[in-house]
Amino acid sequence: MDRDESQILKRYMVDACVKGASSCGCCDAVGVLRGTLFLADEPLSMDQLVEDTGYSKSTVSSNMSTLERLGMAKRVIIQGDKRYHYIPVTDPDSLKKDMTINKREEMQSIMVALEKTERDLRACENISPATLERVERVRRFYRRMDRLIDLISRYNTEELIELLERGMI
Amino acid sequence: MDRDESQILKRYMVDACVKGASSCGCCDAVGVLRGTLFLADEPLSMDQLVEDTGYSKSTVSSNMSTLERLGMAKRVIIQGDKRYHYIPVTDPDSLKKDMTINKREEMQSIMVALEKTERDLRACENISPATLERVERVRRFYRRMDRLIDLISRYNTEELIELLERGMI
DNA sequence: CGTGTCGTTCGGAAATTACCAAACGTCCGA
DNA sequence: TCGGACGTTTGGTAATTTCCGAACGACACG
Repeated sequence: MDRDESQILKRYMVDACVKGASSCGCCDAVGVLRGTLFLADEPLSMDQLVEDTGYSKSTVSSNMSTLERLGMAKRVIIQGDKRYHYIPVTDPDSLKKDMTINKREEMQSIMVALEKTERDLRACENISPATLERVERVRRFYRRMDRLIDLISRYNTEELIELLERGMI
Repeated sequence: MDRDESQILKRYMVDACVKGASSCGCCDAVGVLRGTLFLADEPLSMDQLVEDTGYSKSTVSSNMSTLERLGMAKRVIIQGDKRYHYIPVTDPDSLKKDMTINKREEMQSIMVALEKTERDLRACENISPATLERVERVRRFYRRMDRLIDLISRYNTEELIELLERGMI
C-alpha cells in the first residue's frame, strides 16, 4: 500500500474520529491522531505521527497524552528502540468502558448538584413546590440512570444484548 | 425566595449544567441557560432569561435554539402573552432519549467510516492483514454496540434496571 | 563526563469561537 | 396601513483555543 492510497483511505476514519473527538470536547488533532494510529500497520513513534499528520512535535506530544488519558491509545516498548510507540486501543471491553465512563462522570456531577439543590431548596423559606417537585423528579431519574449505567458496566456487550433480546420477546 | 437566595441556590445546578454542556461541545451559555431554566418557578420569557443570566438577547436567542434542538428545553404558549416562554424538559423518557441519541449518532458515523475503510482495504493490493483484522474487529464491536443501544432505547429505565438486576443473580 | 536523541514544557502568534449591539423581518392591534 | 413589541440575523470585537518553534530536562551511550 503506497502513501497516496493510504492517505485517501485514511480520510474516512480520520473524519469520523475528528467528529467523535469534537463531540467529547477535544480538538481536531486528537481525532486526526486517533484515526491515523488506527489505520497504521504497526506501532507509530512520535516522529512518524508528526510526519503522517503534519502537526508539530509539541502538538502531537500533548494530544497523544490526552488520547492516552482517555484510554484510546497506549504506549508500547519496541525492543531495541528507545522511542515511545503508540498503538490504538481496540479491545471491546476497553472501548465499552470508555463509552460509559464519561457519561457516568457527567451524570454524577449533575446528580450531586441536584442533591445539593434539593437540600437547599428545602431549607429555603418561600420555596416553590413546583420547582422542588421538579428537582426531586429529575434527581430520582438521574439516580436510576446512574444505577442503570452501573449495571451496564458489569456485563460485557454480548451478555447485555442477549439479556435484552430475551426480554423483548 | 428572594433574588439573592435564588442566585446562590442556582450555582450548583448552573455549574453542573455548564460542565455537561461543555462535555457535549456546547458553550457555557447553553449550560447557564439550562440551569437557570431548570430552577425557575415558571416558564421564562427571553427577557427574563436575559435578565437572569446577564447574556445579551442575541446570545440567549441563539443558545436557546440549540437547547431546543438538543431536546433540553421546550417553548410553551402562555395565554394572553405573545412572547415565547421556555420550560426545561424533565420527563424521564425524553431525558433518557437525549442521553442515548448523541452517543448513537457518533457511533454510527464511526461505523460507517469503518465499513468504508474495510471495503477500501480489501480492494487494496498490499493490505496489511493486521490492519484489516483490526478494522474488522472494531467494526464488529461498533455494530454490536449499536445494536445494544438500539435495544436499550426500546425499554424504559425501570424495565432495564429490573432486567439487568435479575440477570446479575 | 560530554554528546546526541527523545519527549515535554513554555511563550507567543494565528485561528477560531463566543458574545454583544444594532439592524432587520414579522406579526398583531389600532 | 402604521406603529410597536418580539425574536432572529449579521458584522465586528474580545476572549479563548490551537498550534508551532525554541528552550529545556532526562536518559543512554561512547
